[in-house]
Amino acid sequence: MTRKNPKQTRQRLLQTAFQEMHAHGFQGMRVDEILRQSGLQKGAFYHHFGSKTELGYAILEEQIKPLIEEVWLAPLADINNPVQDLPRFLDSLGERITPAMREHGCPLNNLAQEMARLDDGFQKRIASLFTEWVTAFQTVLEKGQQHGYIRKNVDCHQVARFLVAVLEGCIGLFKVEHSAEQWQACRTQLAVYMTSLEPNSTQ
Amino acid sequence: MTRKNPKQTRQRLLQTAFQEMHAHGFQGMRVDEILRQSGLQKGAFYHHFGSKTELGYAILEEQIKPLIEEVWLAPLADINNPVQDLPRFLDSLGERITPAMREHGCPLNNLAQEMARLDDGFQKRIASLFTEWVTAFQTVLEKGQQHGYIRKNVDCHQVARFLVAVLEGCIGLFKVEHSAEQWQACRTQLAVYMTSLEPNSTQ
DNA sequence: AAATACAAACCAACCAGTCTGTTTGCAGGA
DNA sequence: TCCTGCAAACAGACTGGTTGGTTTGTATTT
Repeated sequence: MTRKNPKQTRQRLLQTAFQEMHAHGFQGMRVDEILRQSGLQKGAFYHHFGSKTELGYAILEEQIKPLIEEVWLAPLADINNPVQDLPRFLDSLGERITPAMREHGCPLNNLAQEMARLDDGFQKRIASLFTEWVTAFQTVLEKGQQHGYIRKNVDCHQVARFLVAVLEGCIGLFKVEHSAEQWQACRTQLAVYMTSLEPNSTQ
Repeated sequence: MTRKNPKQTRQRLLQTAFQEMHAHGFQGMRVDEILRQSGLQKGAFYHHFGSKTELGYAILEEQIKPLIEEVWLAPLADINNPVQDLPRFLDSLGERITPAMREHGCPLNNLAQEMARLDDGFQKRIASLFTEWVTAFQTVLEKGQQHGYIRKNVDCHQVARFLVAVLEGCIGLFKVEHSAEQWQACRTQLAVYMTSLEPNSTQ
């Protein structure tokens, strides 16, 4: 007999929904399809989530946010020399990336571009997540600056914002055209940019 | 008496649909809403377009493509020194930008991120448009290289790909957080990157 | 016993697309 | 120039499937 396990049920719904949203976008994601894939019924769904929109918020907070923290924030905290290690980190990321991410790109940016201007609840949560990400970059850059890897006159907050934009842009273009050439261009030119932040660079 | 004017009718449908798609995405765009706004009926719509998807293709080819050519490709062709003029062009673009673009970002990238992996017809048309854009950048960069504004060992095709990615990334982040700070960060750091391509730069 | 955690039938609104009929534009003949 | 036939250009009612959400009932847990 299958025992009732609310936490597991909720988690199953969340994970299935995350995959569906990642693939089809929030508007393209269908509640019925989530139920079909997870083998559950409407009763289970609307017991755990008030609406499709609230499910979206939950995906953002309980699936995407931990993912960002695991894939980006945690590794960033271990970096000493951003100029050298950031491009290198991109390489390792390109190798470790899951098929779903290769195929559908960054789930945060996808949701951001689709829903940020349509729903204020999404907007605030997304902006908050991006801020976390920018801050993580800023911290690494400032640490690198203190160690002399980066010029003193570099605005680390500005560079951090730029880096997040660049990464999302690169992932986005790679999603359109799955060519190694596209990823290589972004990886190499990002290294070029990072080098230009070094003290011995002419600025 | 309102005379029949098929070309004007089609154009009206296309323009209204473009605005709706820009605001709500392709999946969020409603045929009924387009008809309501344009004051037309189903008969008119399905006389001019075979389906919603074909309308999407038409928007891409007859609205977005000319827009890209007008806003990006044409001005790029007039640039002599990319290192100086590209950041400057971004400034003027930030001033001349329409409210709709401010609000909803780049219509090409929006459509790309939403539909490229869901529909092959979109995928091919979008990839083709991005290629045009990359090529335009590449041409400018190579011209600048011949005039000595850019180092000889710079891979212009790679830089062009990177620039398109960066721009889409910057526009995308600005769409999420409408702050002057965000746009300034992208504009300034792009100038930093461009400078690093100059001959006197240490690479 | 009471609250929680579901199953499953049900519903109303929505939405892309169809169908039928009507009006308009226009080419060609008298 | 005027009439006529016909195709193009619509209007508008209709449809069938979809979709988010509700409701009622039941099993499980505490």
